[in-house]
Amino acid sequence: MKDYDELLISLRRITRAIDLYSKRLQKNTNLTISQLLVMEAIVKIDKPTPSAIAKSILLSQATVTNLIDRLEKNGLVQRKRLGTDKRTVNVVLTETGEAKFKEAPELLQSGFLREYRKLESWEQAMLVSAVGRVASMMDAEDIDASPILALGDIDSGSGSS
Amino acid sequence: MKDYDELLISLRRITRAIDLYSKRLQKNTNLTISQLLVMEAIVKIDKPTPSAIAKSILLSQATVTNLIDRLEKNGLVQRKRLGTDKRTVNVVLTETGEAKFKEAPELLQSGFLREYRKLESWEQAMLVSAVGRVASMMDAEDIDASPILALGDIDSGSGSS
DNA sequence: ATGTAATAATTTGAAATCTAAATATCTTGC
DNA sequence: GCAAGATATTTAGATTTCAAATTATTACAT
Repeated sequence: MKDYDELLISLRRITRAIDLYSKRLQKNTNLTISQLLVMEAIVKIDKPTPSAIAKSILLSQATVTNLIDRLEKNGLVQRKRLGTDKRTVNVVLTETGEAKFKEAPELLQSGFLREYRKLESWEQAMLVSAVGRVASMMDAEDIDASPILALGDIDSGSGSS
Repeated sequence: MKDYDELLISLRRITRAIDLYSKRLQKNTNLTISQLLVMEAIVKIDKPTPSAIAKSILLSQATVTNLIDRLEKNGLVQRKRLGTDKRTVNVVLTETGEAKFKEAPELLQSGFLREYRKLESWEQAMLVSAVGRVASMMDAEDIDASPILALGDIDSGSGSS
C-alpha cells in the first residue's frame, strides 16, 4: 500500500464519475461535457478561434478541432473565416446552437451540486482550495518536464540543472 | 461565472495532468498508467480474473479486457483458463511482465510526489480527505441514477426505495 | 434431462484525448 | 517580389473508456 494510494483511488473515482456523467449526458441530450465547454467558451470569449477556445478550456488544439467537427456536423456551430488573416477560424453558434445552449444541463452531476450547495461557504472554499492545490502540484510537472525534451538543442551543454 | 467553475477547472487540470503523464510514461516505458494498474492488480488480487481486476481498479470489464489485450500482445501477461468454471479467465504476469513491473515507475508524477511528501502529515490528510469527499459527492450520483433505467422492469411497482 | 436464467468474457461502435506531421497563410529580410 | 521562417488549423495515428450486443458456459427448475 503506497502512501498515495487513497488519493489515487479518489482521483480515479472522480475522473470516472465525470466520464460517466458525460456519457449519460450524451445519451440524453446528444452533447458531452467537452462539447458544452466548447459552446460555453464560444459564448464567453471575444474572438473564439479554435486556439483561443483550447487555451480557455485546457484542451489541445487538435481536440478542440475534433469537438468543433462534431458540433458542426450536428448543426450547432459554424466555422467562419472572418478577419483579414485567413489562417484564423472563428467559431459561432448557430440559432439551433444558441437554443440548445440555453437549455443546457449543468456541467457537474446534479447530485454533486445538491451536496455541494448544502455546504457552508467556508467548507466549499476549503474543498475548492484543496482540489486547486492538488491540481497545482500535478500540473507543475508539465512545466518542469517539457524543457527536458529540448535539452538536445543545447550544444555547449554542461551543468544545466 | 458559475459557483463551481473554479472546481471544474481544477478537476480538468488534474485529469489532464494525469492523462499527459500517462502518455509520457507510454513513450518512455511503453506502459500507461492503466496498464500499470492492471499489472498491480494482478499481483495483489488472489484470483485475478478480468472482472475482479475491473472491480479493484474501478474500470469497466470491457476496458480491462482491452488493456489485457494490449499487455498480452506485448508479452507481459498471459490469459489462462484454470479453474473448473471454463468461463473465467485468470491473468498472470509473464517473466518479462514481472521484471518490467518491478522497475515500474510511480503512478503519479514525480513532481507531485515530491511536493506531496514535503507536506506535514496533517496537510496530507487534509488533502486526501478533501479529494475523497469530492469523490463521494460525485459518484454517489451513479448509484442514484442507475435505478431509474431499471424502473420499466418493475411491474406491480410500489415503494422500492 | 432439458431448456431457460444468470454469469464471465469479448466484441463492437462511438467519443475524447494527445503528439506529431501536414497544410495553408502570413511576415520579414534581402 | 520571393524565399525562409512563423503561426493557425487540420489530419493521422494511437490509446482509453464506456454501454450494449454477442458468445460461451454454468446453474436451476421442472
